[in-house]
Amino acid sequence: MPDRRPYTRAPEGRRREALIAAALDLMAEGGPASASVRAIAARAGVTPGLIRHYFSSKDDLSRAAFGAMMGDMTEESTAALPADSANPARALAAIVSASLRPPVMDGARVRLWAGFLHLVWHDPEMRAVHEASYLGYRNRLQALIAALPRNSDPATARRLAIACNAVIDGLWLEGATLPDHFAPGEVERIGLDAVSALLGVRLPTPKHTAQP
Amino acid sequence: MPDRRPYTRAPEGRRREALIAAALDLMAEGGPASASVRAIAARAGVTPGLIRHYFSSKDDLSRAAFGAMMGDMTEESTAALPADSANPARALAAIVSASLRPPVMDGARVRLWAGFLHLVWHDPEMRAVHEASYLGYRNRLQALIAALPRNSDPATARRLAIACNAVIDGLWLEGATLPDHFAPGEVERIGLDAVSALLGVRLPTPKHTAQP
DNA sequence: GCTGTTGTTATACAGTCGTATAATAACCTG
DNA sequence: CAGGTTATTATACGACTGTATAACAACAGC
Repeated sequence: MPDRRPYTRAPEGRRREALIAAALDLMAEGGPASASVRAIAARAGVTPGLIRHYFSSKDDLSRAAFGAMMGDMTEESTAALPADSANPARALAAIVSASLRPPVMDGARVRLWAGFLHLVWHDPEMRAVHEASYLGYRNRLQALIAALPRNSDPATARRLAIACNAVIDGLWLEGATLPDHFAPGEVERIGLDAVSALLGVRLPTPKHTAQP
Repeated sequence: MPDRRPYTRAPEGRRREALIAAALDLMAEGGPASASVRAIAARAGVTPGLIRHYFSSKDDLSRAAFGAMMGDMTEESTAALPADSANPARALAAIVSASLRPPVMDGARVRLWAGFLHLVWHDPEMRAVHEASYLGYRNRLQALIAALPRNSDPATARRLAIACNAVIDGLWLEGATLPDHFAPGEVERIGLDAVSALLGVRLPTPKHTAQP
């Protein structure tokens, strides 16, 4: 039987990234059930067997994909941080704003995240990544809150950070899951106002980089 | 081949309920992947073929199960409402409190809910149930907020309801997903304080029915 | 240009999935 | 106690799942 499928070797860990991206794409579109080994390979433009050359099992690929997703999210939600970290109110506003706009606040993202929840629960490694990511975000909030003019002890800063984190998460969830029920920019506006009310500090309105 | 499995006919729609409960149990424990037709039937104590006697397809069963879960949640989060609806602050506090304690705030519940998210997105019927449930909860909050002493126009009441809903949802999510990171009762306390801060009204602390 | 390494394809396997259909027996009605 | 309904069991089917293993070919080093 002639005609074996032609191929070219991928450079570096490019193939790994492609496989991870394909897995995340499929999972975001159709849930965990859609991200079968064969579907992932097809989306990445390779044959199924190759997956097990880069990952010891499908769970291993899932772990890597989850880590990549969490990394993307923390990066995207803090990328717009202003250089001057001396102004905590501005930094807080930037984080809130970035967290409540695309690409972070996005329906496919939320569904992707939700699809991982069970795997995260059962897999200690993914669980550690999840906890670290949550605490990292919350601690960043807490540090900025503690740096605000109104002096607050660590215990209150912690409680306020939890509350701010919660309102951001909740708006992220609802704004992404039910986009038709909010006017454009409304979720972001409500988020900034809510955090302002929780902290008793008026957060400035951050300006976006390119909004046509 | 003798020995056919003995059985008794179930009364009413009891078998339907049992199948739905089995599906929810399995899904809460191991995610959507664990809730196969065969596993559901086994958990409900029947053989797989019976499922298609009560439901036209597995999707149909999933729809019914989702509806049941959402019904349970709205019921549980508003069951503790005090009879005197004349005191909106007390009613708000009761809703917040009930939403941030078991059985509503529970890890298995959140994972169950998350597991449905993809199905909800792709199935119009489930989507309608989801939206109705969300809006029902939010509108209940908005009505209570509008009834507070401080008179507020509908637009602000809407924004405040969205923010309160978000902080409750966020705390529900985090308290259930990462229970080890919160002291007992802490999430509930933070939720009451946060809603109080958002609304500018001091909510009373509801007393629970049996806390040893 | 030849050779060795290994990234990649191909094929096979046992298991599970949702669904369809037919046989059976539990219960209701008379 | 007999007869009819239908809830329930049993079995079969094709498609798909993750994994394992062997054959192959693209590229690097000499």
